[in-house]
Amino acid sequence: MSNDQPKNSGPVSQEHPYPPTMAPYPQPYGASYPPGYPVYYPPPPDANHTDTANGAPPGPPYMIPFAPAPGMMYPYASPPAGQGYQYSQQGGPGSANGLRPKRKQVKMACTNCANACKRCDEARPCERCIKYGIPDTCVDGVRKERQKGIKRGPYKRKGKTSTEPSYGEWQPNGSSQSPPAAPAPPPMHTMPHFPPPEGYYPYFYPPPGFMPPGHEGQPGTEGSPNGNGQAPAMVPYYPVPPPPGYFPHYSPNGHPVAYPPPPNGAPMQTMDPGAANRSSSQSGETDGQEIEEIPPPTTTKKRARAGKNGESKSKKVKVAAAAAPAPASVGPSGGSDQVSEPGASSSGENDGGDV
DNA sequence: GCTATCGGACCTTCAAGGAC
DNA sequence: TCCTTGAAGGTCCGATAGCG
Repeated sequence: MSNDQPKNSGPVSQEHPYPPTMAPYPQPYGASYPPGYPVYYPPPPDANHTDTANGAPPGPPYMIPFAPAPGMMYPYASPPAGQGYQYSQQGGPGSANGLRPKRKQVKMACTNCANACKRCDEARPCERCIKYGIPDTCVDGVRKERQKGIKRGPYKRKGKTSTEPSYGEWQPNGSSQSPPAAPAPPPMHTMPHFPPPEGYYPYFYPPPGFMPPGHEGQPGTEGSPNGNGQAPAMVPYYPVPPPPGYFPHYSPNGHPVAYPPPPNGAPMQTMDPGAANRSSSQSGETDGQEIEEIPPPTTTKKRARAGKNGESKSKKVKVAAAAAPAPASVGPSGGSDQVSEPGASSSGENDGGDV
């Protein structure tokens, strides 16, 4: 909880002007940054991101030499140290086209964290156990051995032809004047490790050739964004839902367009999933740049909660915890009831029933 | 407001199956 | 033998309830 990564998931507020105010597309393509390269900014002075009223980055930005998908922004602010996010290569509900940040896990959570379903870390005792004063019970669980001999059906081998979008072929305006294409990025799982300095904020510029919408949401006018005279694909600056504490900004037509706060303190518009959808569809499918639809608030998600004693917990059985019951029996009596101890909670009563 | 609880999405690991 | 697939088993996000 409190020792989880800082919660900045509150409602987007205007009092958090970070990332710093800056032009979304400060220079013509190729002038000062390579296409599709993220620029990382140092973190704001405080965790609440409230101290950058002047909009000045706290430190010099730097660039990372890899090529994300055009227009892609690193969606999370300041991942916890050593717990950074990568982009998920696998889809799934809520992750569109691999743009969702990939959760980073420790190889083995301690038994306390595992039972509390909380983030652990590599250190022993882990940070959470230290916080709760039970470092002595912070031990690795025993990983269950995978079953062998399970027969599996015939595999449906996927086609060898790569279906990944080729960024190198991306031609924003279809003209020969197209900027040099960014090198095609390696597959996500082979993406070179590029940890920015801890807490740095990545900032992705829109893809080369992208034209920010002009007035009334119409395409910009500088240059000819689309050689065939068609309106350019309105690739929003925000292909992914803005991370908590970040600021989506919208053009008059509701498209998310840039970071800088609305002028004159104009009210921040709320996220409009439909807008993203419309943006995507009207642009005629921007070739692998589908806009992730912002999921509706999952307020309807209800859980049948167990009683205080958790007697109806149907949660997965913590067999690993059962294999290491020792710390459980020692811990809670120490007065540390804050941590759901193995044996005191779900796992305990499940121990017998499972096997 | 803070913290514990826990459902379920997400992630890692690795055995089985298939290609070469 | 190596690569790919797919699922088991694990982590932990985030919603929610309870408590002070």
